Amino acid sequence: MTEPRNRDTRTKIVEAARDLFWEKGFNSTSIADILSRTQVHSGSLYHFFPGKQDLLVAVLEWYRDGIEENLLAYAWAEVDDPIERIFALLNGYRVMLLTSDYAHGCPIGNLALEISEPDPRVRELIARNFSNWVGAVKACLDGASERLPEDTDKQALAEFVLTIMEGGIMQARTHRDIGLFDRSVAVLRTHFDMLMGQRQAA
Amino acid sequence: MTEPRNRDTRTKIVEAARDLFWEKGFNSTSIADILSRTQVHSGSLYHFFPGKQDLLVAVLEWYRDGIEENLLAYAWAEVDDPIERIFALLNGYRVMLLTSDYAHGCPIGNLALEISEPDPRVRELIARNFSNWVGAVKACLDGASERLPEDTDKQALAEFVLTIMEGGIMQARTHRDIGLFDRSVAVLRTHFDMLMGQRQAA
Amino acid sequence: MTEPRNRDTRTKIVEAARDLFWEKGFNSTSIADILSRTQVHSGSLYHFFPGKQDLLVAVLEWYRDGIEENLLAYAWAEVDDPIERIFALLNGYRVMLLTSDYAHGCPIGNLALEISEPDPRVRELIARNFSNWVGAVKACLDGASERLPEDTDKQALAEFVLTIMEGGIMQARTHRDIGLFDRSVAVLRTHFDMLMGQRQAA
Amino acid sequence: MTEPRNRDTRTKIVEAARDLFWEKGFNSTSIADILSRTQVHSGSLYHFFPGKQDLLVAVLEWYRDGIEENLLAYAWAEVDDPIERIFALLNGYRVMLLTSDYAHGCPIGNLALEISEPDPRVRELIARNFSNWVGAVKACLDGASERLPEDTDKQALAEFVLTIMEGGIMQARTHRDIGLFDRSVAVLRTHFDMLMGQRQAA
DNA sequence: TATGAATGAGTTTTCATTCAT
DNA sequence: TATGAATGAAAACTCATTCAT
Repeated sequence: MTEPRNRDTRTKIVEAARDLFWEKGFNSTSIADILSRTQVHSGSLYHFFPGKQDLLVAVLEWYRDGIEENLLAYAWAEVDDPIERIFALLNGYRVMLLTSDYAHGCPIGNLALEISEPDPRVRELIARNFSNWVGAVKACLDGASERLPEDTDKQALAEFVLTIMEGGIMQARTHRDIGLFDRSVAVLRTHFDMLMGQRQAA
Repeated sequence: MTEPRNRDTRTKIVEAARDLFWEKGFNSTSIADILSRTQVHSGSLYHFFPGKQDLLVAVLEWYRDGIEENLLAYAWAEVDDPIERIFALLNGYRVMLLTSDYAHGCPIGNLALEISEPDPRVRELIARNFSNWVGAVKACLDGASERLPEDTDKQALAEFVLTIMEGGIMQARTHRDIGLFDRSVAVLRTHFDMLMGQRQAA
Repeated sequence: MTEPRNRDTRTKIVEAARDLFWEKGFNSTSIADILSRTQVHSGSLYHFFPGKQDLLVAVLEWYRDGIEENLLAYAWAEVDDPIERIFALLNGYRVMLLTSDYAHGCPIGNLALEISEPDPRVRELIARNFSNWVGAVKACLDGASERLPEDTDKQALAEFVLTIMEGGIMQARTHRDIGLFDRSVAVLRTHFDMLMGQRQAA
Repeated sequence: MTEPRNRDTRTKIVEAARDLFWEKGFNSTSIADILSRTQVHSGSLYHFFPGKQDLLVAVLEWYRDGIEENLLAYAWAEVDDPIERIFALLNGYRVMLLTSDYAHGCPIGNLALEISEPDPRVRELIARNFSNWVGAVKACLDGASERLPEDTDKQALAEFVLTIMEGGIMQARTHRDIGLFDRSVAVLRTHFDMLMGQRQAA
């Protein structure tokens, strides 16, 4: 990633695009939306980004590069237990749903479903964002190894947690009812309890 | 639902819209796409549907009204065991992912995330489609009551299955790797095994 | 060519495009130019023509289909001698140069040089327009067979006449001096005189 | 012509502009095209040239100033007979058509027809380029005076040769058939033969 | 001179929708 | 109901040019 000299304009554009894609989706966000929010002229935007897709790429890179400081640091600020960190992470999305009145789901998940014929860069960046998220959860599971059955497929379990998050958000937003999210998380909690119970039983 | 006189044209339009929304998404499908696929003229389309949103409504009604014959009957043709029916249903989506080379996910889930400011009819129809799907799974769980712990929240568990399906599809499509779907389903299977093991143990 | 029902709008567009392409060239004519001259809305234009290239195609078809009534009938109204008809045709371009103050050259020739990467339809239509023009001249030469040497390559000679026309116009416009056109035509006249003199001599 | 200090950059720009105008035409060549081909920045280009027109002027000056070394020296390297030099010159364009697969015609002729409202400098420079070319041919004719009829208008005949060249190239490019060029040149050859035959007969 | 960001009018084209027959 | 022309706002993007450092 070359470091642009004038970070201001470029950054302003990426941040506006990030927010608008999140609020309205990629296709429903027009370049004009981004221009009017940033007070930047079209020529300037196209100076930095050859096309709308490239803006999407930049946004996805922003998420990829900032997962630690923008997401995990915040969610885990006051939680140390690795298993609880997983639920703290999920709780972050819960809070977002409630405070945004169900407007804000998972930004990556939205894009994943909206972009039906993604250019490879986009698909790979979405995949990478998912992998990093799963990787963070997997690290928690690794940190709780001794509480889980020895034959636990931790990678699969971490992916499972992302699955719950995405599926739970989708249902909660649709029903405008946090219960849909909460109940899926509750079942996940049960699942962890059962796994950890097995270990104890053994 | 009022029964239109000329079912042919109206039906042709709904089916084309349904397929295009599935393939390309709602926003990326233009009225012109639908017209050219159906060989219907714009005047005719707007005779039946006041606007694009109404077409979406009709498509969602089609899914809602046809869940039994278009989805469940097919998935459950050769499966009787209620728990296996749940996994047979999930397997239907698995097959769809593979045969469409990850182009076709869950049509309702796609729309759920794509429509950011849905008119109420749309949101409610998506919710209703989810509810019906969950209801079908819940009926399976009810049919397997005696194999599950007595205090199982079957509604929550059914919602959880939908969560797995949507989250699993999202990840599998993104990575273009069915493993992402399979592993989440496998963890769900483990979950059921543990639940049923508890019952046996009791 | 299918005959459109509403010839008015389509014809208005083609005629405006034809005139503008002639006055300003293809690239320098914007769709907006055509719209404002015709008082037609962009949607209507694109209803008839998928793109700007297709408008060019229509304009070239107009020239191709109308060579007889729009060009030859006019130039040959009062001339019967086949050799004189050739010079009458050339004189038509001479008059056009003078009355338009060198703004209007050969519309086909202009396009031939301007379109550097033509789509095949365009190139073939330009070629066809040239061929038809050459064919008309060749018919004159055929009508004057007995005055020309027997071994005259009449096709080549007809092409030569087009060559003179295009090259003469180019120079006259550049110098804004009809002398450049006249002198090339005069040499052509000499050439015909020599050819016909040979015949007489024989 | 003031001699710029940094010939490299200025020259690079002119050469790129010259080539691009030749390949794509003036209007179809964007400043961005020139910048990306030269790896020069817009500020630098506008340092040397106030605007795009001025670049065109510089290109036309390049042609004007280099006709001897870039065109004539090359075409006449191995030809001494003045009449043959004329046909050698024409043959140079023939080779260019063939080796470029009809992409490259006469650079001046293209510009002559493309620029519909030229600023006076441009028109005069194109005219001057034509005059110089004609002057070179006229010099050949002067050198062959004794083989031509005494009353031959050599200026007109030289202009005629340019006419043939431009008209022949236009047709050959349009038809993508060198025959169209060759046949016009062949007729010109006949013309010269007849002229020279007259002299001999006298 | 070089760099490259900024400008903003302009480009072609697409869109959902309306309307006349 | 069917046809398909008309509407006009809005889309993504390009352009030649200017300006600040």
